[in-house]
Amino acid sequence: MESVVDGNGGGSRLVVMAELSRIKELVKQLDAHLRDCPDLCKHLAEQIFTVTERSIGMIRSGSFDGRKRSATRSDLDSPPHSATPSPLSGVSGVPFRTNKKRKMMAKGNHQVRVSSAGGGAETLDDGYSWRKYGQKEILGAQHRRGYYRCTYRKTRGCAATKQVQRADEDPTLFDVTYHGTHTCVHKTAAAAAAANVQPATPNPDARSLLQSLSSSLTVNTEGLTSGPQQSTPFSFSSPAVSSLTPPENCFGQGVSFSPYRLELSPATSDSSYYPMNPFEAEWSVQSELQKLASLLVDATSTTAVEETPFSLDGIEFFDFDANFDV
DNA sequence: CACATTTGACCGTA
DNA sequence: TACGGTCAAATGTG
Repeated sequence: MESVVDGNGGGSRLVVMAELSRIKELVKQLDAHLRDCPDLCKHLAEQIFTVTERSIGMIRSGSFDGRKRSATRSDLDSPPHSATPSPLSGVSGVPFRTNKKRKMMAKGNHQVRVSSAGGGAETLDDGYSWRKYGQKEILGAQHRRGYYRCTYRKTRGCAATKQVQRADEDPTLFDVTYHGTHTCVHKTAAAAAAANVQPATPNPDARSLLQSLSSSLTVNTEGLTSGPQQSTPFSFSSPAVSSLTPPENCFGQGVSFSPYRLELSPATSDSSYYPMNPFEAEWSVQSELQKLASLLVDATSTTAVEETPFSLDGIEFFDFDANFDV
């Protein structure tokens, strides 16, 4: 399955730790400059994004903790149905197995299993606007796979796509594979910035986010040093960040947020099922950092404080496609 | 009219 | 060459 096999787990661990330390350092810098230099903050936030992606790429490559994170049969044969508490719909961070033969997951694409009570996959809302461009019968699968791309592909050049396929074993579940990054989101923010809105005012909430992240990183960097662990080799104490309600709508019009609920903290959902597998750990890291970075980028480039508080749940929590070669 | 979906054809890859 | 992914014309919807 995963083609990347690496006998260099220890070295990679060090590299990941170094990367995380760098993220932490960047966060500190960002915090320090938050008040007086929005441009620098934006730049730093982007750096955090980049470094985060790199780190995640290393983890994803399987070299990080020596465990092969193979989404093997066991992951699929007993999908965590019980771990989808949301009455509307739910997202499980547990990877599913597709009957992919080709390059699936080759570049850090991300899969989630979504449960949808009632509605069809087409009605699921993950916070983005998708346009269907095809569907296919898939060999060995009972249901057709739908192909979607971002609505803003043309207008904003957003390359994000996803594939949605109803699970064989449970028609209320959908396996969703995301490819690529939603560039439309940040372009919107950038556009807002370019549209000359006032210079950013200090944002106490962003500040507390930074501090939360910084402390989380401290904890987890320490966790990394203690070698391959059975449990949580790499987990965030999510409450710090995920419980925060961002002060403003970071995304421009055209992006709606969503009934999806990402189960960031496995411990609160079904920890007996998956104590903490590398996938979930990595998603925690990624989603937390990406949320933060998104907030920061926008907080430093927009200022109009909207009343609409948006839900963190809708922010991209899946992998980016890019730059996993380290 | 603008935009979304459907659907068969086409194409690249393994 | 089969399969999975994408294209694009036809069709649907508001």
